[in-house]
Amino acid sequence: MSKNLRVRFAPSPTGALHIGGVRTALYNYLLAHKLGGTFILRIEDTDQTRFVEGAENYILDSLKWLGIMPDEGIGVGGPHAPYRQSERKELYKVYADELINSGKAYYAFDTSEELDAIRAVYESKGSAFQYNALTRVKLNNSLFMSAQQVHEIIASGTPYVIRLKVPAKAEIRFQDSIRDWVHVHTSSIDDKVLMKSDGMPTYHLANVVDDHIMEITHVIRGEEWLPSAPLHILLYQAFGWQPPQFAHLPLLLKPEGNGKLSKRDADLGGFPVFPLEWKDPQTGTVSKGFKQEGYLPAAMINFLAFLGWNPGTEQELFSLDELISAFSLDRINKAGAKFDVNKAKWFNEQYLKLQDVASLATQYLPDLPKKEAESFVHLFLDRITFPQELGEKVKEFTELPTNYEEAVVQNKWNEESQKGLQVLYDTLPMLELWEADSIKQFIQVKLEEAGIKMGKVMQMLRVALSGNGAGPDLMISMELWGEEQVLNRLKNALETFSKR
RNA sequence: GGUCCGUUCGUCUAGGGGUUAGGACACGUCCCUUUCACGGAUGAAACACGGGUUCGAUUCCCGUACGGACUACCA
Repeated sequence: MSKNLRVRFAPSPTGALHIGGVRTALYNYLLAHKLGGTFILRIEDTDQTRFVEGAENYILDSLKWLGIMPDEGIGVGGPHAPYRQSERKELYKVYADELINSGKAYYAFDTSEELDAIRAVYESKGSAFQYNALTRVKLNNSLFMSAQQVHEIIASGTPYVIRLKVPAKAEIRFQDSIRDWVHVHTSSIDDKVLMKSDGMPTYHLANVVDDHIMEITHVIRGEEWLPSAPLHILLYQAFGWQPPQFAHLPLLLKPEGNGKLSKRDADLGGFPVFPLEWKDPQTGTVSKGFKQEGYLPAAMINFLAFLGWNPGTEQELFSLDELISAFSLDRINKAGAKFDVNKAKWFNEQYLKLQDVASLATQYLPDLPKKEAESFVHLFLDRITFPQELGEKVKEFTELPTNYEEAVVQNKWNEESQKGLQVLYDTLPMLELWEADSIKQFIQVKLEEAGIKMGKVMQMLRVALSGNGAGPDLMISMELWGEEQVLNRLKNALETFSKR
């Protein structure tokens, strides 16, 4: 632990940042902050065909919203700039050449079409083609050409790729922080392309080179990278570098059935998979964001942290700082976690209740007088999941009831309740102090004087005033409606019901 | 197909050779509340299967089943 811990989050700017990627970023952030390390953001944009305008900013905005900004890299700069792989293009070429010169890699001239054709043949025979020690001897590459020949082909402008010469018989092993020892035989690893014919490196090369140059000590990434980890180890070995510590995170799975969580599942389940709203610049399709749905950043962080990790105690609510001190790689699970919206909502409700009433009031009920707005927040905070429901609730509350909950009317509308409501309508104007407690007292007294049991009337009063059989505290509601409004509503209800 | 990874309540998970297998979400019931929600209490609910090892296995090992990831000049 003498070396300073350095971790990175390295997304591709191919679209909106998926929630699984957000969790990966979070775990990297947590570990870095826990151990006084550095959290780096690097953009892996080596596939020019998949580049999407705005994706990089989206990633940055998302991390910013969640409060897990990098210490170094995109958006902040640092000693290893640039942090965008497309801007480091020349660098990878140098390292690829190094492998060529040391005989660890070779030029290959097979075209994509040729390889596709070979794959098709293998597939028709029920097997899969591998570009490896067995097949490379028969393919169009530099392995059995003279230096002169190779030079001529390349000089003539023939497109080429550079492939890693994977040893035929070796066992690759590494100790993953989450999965312990993983071993793979090199016979199952392809001679992967390191440099593409467009001069860009593939993920594998760029990733290994950058992680080494940027002195990354821990690679925390999704499980989808586990199968290529042995290849990466091979690359570190080929360069004579010390590999970082790997930690392959369990996948985030769809809520129903099995499989990786996808945008489609989210649409089906009616919840987002992206932190922020995303408009695809190509198709114009707009995808929902957790932020716009009303999820609080702290709730998202807490929820996400618990998808695949737990503190080992029974505490569930953790602030970001608490997560930092509780976090450790060895408490991460191996198995994938299904995404459960209900749990996400629950976390949001917990954090919503912790929010400052005054700021909720100004933010979500900006058109109301401060004091009134705050009263509404108090009234509804326990009954909502997302803050923007506040506006809907208030609107519903303020509007006159258009219909009355039938079941309640059926049951409770009778001579006694009718008389009760009439008494209240007649006497309420005499109440001096229009305030919840005195309203309650007053109603008690007046009904008692009239010989009517409160229980017979209250439910009906609620329906008369709000239209609904259930809702927030009726006395406080009456206070908020105000005397005139209450009387008006009572009058309307009495008229409507007496026609029955 | 091949390689790799995984499997405790419906879901997220704790635990780990001898436990009444614990918690949370969701669900049911009750209490609180003259309603509902919140809150509290409580209930139902799980060690994939088969072999081994062992006095004893859910826990360790091996198989099987099931699931997943990967298998591109994508990341």
